[in-house]
Amino acid sequence: MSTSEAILVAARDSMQANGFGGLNFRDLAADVGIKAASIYHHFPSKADLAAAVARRYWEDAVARLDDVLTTASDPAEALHRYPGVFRQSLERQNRLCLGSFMSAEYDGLPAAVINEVHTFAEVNMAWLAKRLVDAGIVGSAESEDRARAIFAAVSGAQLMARSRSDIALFDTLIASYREAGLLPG
Amino acid sequence: MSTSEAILVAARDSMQANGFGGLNFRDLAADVGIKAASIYHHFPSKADLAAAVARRYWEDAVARLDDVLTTASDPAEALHRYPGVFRQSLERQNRLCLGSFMSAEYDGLPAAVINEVHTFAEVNMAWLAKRLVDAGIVGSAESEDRARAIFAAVSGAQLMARSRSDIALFDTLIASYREAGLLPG
DNA sequence: ACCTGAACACCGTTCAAGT
DNA sequence: ACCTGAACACCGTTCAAGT
Repeated sequence: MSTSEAILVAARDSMQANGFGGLNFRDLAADVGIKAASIYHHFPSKADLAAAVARRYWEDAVARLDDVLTTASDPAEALHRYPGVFRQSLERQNRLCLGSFMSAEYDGLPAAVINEVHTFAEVNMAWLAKRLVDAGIVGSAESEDRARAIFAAVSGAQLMARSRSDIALFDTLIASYREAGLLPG
Repeated sequence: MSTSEAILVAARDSMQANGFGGLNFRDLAADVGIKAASIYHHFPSKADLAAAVARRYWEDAVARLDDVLTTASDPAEALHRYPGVFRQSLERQNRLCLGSFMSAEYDGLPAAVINEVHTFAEVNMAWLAKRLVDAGIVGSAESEDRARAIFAAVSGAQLMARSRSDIALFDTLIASYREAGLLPG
């Protein structure tokens, strides 16, 4: 793995735990095995690094959601597995979705970073909307609204589970969403 | 207003916009009209100040929810007005719920602060559970699960609306929760 | 009791200097 | 091309000194 790749991965992990503000160049450099000043040879600023991390994050999300779709037997099963993507972040040392952390940090974020965060949300909602229609859960007229609602609610469930360091709470919340009718049974 | 009070208010406003990590003692002091070192006369550390802010935050939430209950004509109307409490944060310069920001910042927060954040969540969920039972939406056996789900989902809606600086999106999300059956019509 | 300037070790960032 | 030490202005925090 190249040094640039190693920086991207280590920065993503740190930002899912500590946010953009909490990302520390000296610690990040130590993780990668270089000095803080050397990071600037690969990324011109913290803002550029964060934007690159956020872009890679939604690119990976696209691949991950593609994988869920192709390995599921039908759209309903793909939908059912959607919350599992958020669960996996919690499984990795209780990390938060990068999009959620950066949404919280909205005020202090460079515009380029916010753009990538928006793309991440759009990628998720477009995938959900298609699955909702294909599975016959809602008509195409309502699919966007419902997709948005599911994305926001699952993000909220992950945030709450993180605050208690309790993956079982995440599962309980998803089950409640299903019982209440927000997610298909 | 005493200097301690002014510090608490200014610190809360900053933390709802920038988080615990983003709270800056020199700027905070300037807001209040003193120097950074003087803050330590009122609060022994940043952790203590944050814990005091978080405690005050849930105490205010109790008062706010009490007010919603007593001014509502019945439990169903009180429930219907619940998302409005989160909406008001967005109305104040797109600020996030302090509990949500601190949930994101979980890894870097002092334990005393996390305790107050948990109390904030419990206060909200207990209020919701009682209103859900009183309004006859769910039985007391399911009221806790549903209250948790509503709290998490409304938090997620606020987070997403903040990331777009779009209060209308918050309203759309709440409407979708109602249509889907998570929130009573 | 309340406030302050100066100092500390730490941050992101720059830059001249190295290989 | 890639890395580094030293420096900069900034952070939370301390403390001796002021009123």
